[in-house]
Amino acid sequence: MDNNSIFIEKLRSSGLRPTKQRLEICKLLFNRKKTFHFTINDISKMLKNKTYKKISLATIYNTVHSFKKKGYLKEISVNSDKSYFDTNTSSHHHFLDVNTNELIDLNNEDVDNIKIKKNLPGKKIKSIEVLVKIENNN
Amino acid sequence: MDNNSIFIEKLRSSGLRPTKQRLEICKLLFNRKKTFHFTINDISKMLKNKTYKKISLATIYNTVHSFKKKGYLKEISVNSDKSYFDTNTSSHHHFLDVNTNELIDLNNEDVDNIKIKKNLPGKKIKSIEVLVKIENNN
DNA sequence: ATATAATTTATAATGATTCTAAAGTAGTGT
DNA sequence: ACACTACTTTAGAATCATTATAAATTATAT
Ligand SMILES: [Mn+2]
Ligand SMILES: [Mn+2]
Ligand SMILES: [Zn+2]
Ligand SMILES: [Zn+2]
Repeated sequence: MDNNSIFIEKLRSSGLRPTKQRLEICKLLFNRKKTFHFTINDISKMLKNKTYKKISLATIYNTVHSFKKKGYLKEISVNSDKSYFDTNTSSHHHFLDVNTNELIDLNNEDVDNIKIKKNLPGKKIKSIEVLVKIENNN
Repeated sequence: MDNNSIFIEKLRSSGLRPTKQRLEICKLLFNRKKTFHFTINDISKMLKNKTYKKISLATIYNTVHSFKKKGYLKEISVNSDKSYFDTNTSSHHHFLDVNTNELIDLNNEDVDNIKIKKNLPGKKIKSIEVLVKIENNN
């Protein structure tokens, strides 16, 4: 139930000091059975409830960005007004429910492997992201 | 060379009055051999040069949004700070050059047809968008 | 314990987008 | 041509997510 020392080690090994704030955010993001998708606003609200001492919004932004840089989070492309992040850092695709604005993982076996038959000189492929927009029937 | 009357008819038939501003924007967007991708800021700058009388930024936003609603433009998902629009309204996918922030069309023959093997009850697929991020070699 | 660099924080700044409400214009009918 | 009305444009304000700033705090090494 208490992965605290694991998080401390994880942070240290990334060159990040294990501060109270980062540990709180680690627990919120990574202490779960399933990965999930979130916006900064989402976790800001969650942290307001969970933690007895307020974590500043700037720190949440800073932390999420460092976690992304270290590869512990991915940012998902959904052309929205806000950024979406994903604790599932494996290569995978998404449904976007346009009625609820919810992101849902597509496992790799749910999508055919994608071959791109065009390539541009001097450029290489960095990532391939599929976004399947879904909506309510009728 | 002068598609003005065509644009006037196109606008009228969509229930949009053919104003000077909308016609200028039509000419800029649709009077070309190839389709293209743009941000509001892009065409705002272009219009500053092209037109002798300034078109207000609010009008550019209004017009681009009505054109999108009428189906003359598509909005592309690139998780960015700005929205990208596309005068190519056919179903197609994109390269995103992360070094230049440029969007490049992938023709449908450049990407295998994508089958989604998962479906959610009560939901139907609205669109499938593939974004291939590319970057400079080395 | 001290020194140093990293981190957090409140707050301001930025930038894209949307809103507002007043002024201007296009289409319609006279 | 004139007047009426609804639509459109416009400048500027407001909003909202995000980033920057710079001072206070904290973690770590010595
Ligand atoms: Mn949008
Ligand atoms: Mn981003
Ligand atoms: Zn995911
Ligand atoms: Zn395109």
